[in-house]
Amino acid sequence: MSGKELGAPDLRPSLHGWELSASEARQLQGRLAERICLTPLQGQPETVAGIDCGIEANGHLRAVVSLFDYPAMNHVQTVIHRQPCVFPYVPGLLSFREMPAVLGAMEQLAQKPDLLLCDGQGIAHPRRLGIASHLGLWLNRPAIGVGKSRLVGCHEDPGQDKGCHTPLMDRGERIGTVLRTRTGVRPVYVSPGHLVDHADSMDWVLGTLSRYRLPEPIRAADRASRGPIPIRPALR
DNA sequence: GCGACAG
DNA sequence: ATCTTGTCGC
Repeated sequence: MSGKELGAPDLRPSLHGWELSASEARQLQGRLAERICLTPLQGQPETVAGIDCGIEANGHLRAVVSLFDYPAMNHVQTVIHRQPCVFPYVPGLLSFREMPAVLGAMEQLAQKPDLLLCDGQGIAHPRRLGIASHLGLWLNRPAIGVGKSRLVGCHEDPGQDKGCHTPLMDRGERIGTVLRTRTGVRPVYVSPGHLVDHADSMDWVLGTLSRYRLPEPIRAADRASRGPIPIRPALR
């Protein structure tokens, strides 16, 4: 995947890059959110990627993309990109902290994944632009947000059995699905990011689960994001 | 002013 | 996100 196809000029946070204030970031989110498309998933994905970020003790972000094929769900490759983090963690502005590193990891892939599963929210966000939405819009790829906890919205508790779900609502509109991915464990917060709808988002999360709470691609990315600093392949 | 608040 | 031991349950 060449670097030049990334970062469409009109999506760049500023002319200079990702240096912007919190209020500027919120304004930008409002404009980008208008461009999010909630549609049934088009075509059959042949590759599904899990995306996650970890923070190292030295203050570096470690972004991981774990690629799987579909429907076999065999692991294809995992890429890791580290860089200093510049933007602080502010609830609602997560993408401005993590996306630069994620894009760095994404450039190591030969091909853009057909479907992105992100650790965090999609449109289940105060301004409807969680990290899954922001990333899906930037890469022009279907993206689904899978949050381990709630950012915004109200919901009933889904039943205790795997597969039970309830709608996540905010300001009178549906923004996601509270989904029990495993019997007896805390539900996850599934929301479309871009180029996918509520029903397909839930189906793809259920369809990429193994026996754990999170979809396998996200688990793989999560493990790599917290593991020891990977040893570079030996030269020669 | 107070409480909530992805990772 | 990260710090951390034992413990409860399938």
